[in-house]
Amino acid sequence: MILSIDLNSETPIYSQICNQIIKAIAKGQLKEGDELPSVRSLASDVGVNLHTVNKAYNALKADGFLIVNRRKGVVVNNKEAYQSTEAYETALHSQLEILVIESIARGLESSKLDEMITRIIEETKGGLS
Amino acid sequence: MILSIDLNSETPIYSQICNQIIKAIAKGQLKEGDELPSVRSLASDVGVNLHTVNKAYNALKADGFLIVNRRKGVVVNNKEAYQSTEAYETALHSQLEILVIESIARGLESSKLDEMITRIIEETKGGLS
Amino acid sequence: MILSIDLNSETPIYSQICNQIIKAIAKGQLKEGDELPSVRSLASDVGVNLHTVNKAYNALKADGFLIVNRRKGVVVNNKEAYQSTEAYETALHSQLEILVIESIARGLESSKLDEMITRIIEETKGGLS
Amino acid sequence: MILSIDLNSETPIYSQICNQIIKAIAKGQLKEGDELPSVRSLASDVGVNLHTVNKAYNALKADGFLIVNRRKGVVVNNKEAYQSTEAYETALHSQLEILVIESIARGLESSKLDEMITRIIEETKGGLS
DNA sequence: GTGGTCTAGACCACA
DNA sequence: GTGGTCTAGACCACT
Repeated sequence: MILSIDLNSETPIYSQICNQIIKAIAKGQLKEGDELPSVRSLASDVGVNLHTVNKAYNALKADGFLIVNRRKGVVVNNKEAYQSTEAYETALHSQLEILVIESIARGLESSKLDEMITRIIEETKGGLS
Repeated sequence: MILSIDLNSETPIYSQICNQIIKAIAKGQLKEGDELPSVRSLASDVGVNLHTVNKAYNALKADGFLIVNRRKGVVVNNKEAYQSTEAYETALHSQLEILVIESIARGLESSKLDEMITRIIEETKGGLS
Repeated sequence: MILSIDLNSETPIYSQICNQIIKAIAKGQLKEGDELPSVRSLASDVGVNLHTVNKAYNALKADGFLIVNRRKGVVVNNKEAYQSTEAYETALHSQLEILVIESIARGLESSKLDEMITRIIEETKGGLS
Repeated sequence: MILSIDLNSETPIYSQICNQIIKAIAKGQLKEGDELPSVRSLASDVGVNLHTVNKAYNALKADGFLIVNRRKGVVVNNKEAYQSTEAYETALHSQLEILVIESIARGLESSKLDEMITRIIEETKGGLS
């Protein structure tokens, strides 16, 4: 479980941790029941405070991605728990809207946008990156 | 120039203002040389602080969307000024990546994602909304 | 907004804060759009750290009871946001089950249990306490 | 004596063990003088640590449900030992209060609450589950 | 002023 | 050892 964190990014560290764990789940590198490193060990690995890792884990628990197993510690939840819901899709839509509309305003060809997304999907599902 | 601001959104007000102005540009409702309302009038129209509108205008100037015209005040810049650049596309890519990867992790069919984006493009270019 | 907190209780302080705010909502003392004290002022009023209050507010936000308004600070959300859901009712059921079953084991008459609940409802809805 | 433990629950394992033993007593499956499995055998049956079972048994002894018999080991106590007391009812009341008040705040009809409790009582006393 | 984030150090319940 | 809670002090973005 190696995470690359950019301490100078505008994106909060805890969000970066969330995103990378979600990425690992999307790629299938983390599957149901897989154990995650303890908050303490991940915090020392990444070089941040344990509370920052804790916040990330809590956010992922709230989203259904993770769950605390009393024996194994923090583990990946079953898929049903974080399956796409209508509420999620609404939120996704409004976030996509902002990005897509700006790309249109800046004259980006929609083919290039499609290509971008296709590549992201391939790199994730294909496990190329 | 009617802007709808959601004070309950987690998106900062100044960002919401930016996004809506960019949306108007994307839709062709605002074109090169078009004047924007003064900071004061827009602030009172929308019901927010002067500083907030100011911050939005400054961000849009930094992005090349707006420019100060000595006579007309703040106007929409020429298209070349905010044309898609490599730096922009890199930033767009990394933001899209986060959204797309989470959608994959949550098991959203990529067809649904495509459909979502296509609809956003249509609604923006077609001016249906 | 006066909260009575028992620092020696087993119930975490942040939970006590949550419960009392929920109680105020149930009693109608707090209604949609009503502003809550800032984390800092409530923390100093109650005599706890501001992070403890923050955690309570965050939990209530996650549950839909509260929402951050960029002008008014933390306010009570609209009722729809925290309306009873199936997931909530399932959780409520399993918590009730534990309490009720123990009361049966201890030979408490079910009439006494009913009476207890009826009184709680009256005291809450009637605003007697 | 079959106990089902959910390691993913937020309820501590030892509490889950307590609750299930209390449930068995409530249902009449365990009566005064009935022997409970030894700490060792129960621990290996359920697949948890000795200390965990020990903690559960100790908690139940403190509550009067169990008692150590020199010959038979841990047995169910006589009913009087764990009969409902005023202290218990006060504790029960405050726990019920939290649940009931939240259900009111979330707009759950009190009829539904009654129904829920009635069903729990029937399932326990009727021995249907 | 607000809430959001991060760090640091501490104690406790649980297993 | 784990995660959960609390405290304390700091900086930042937003309004």
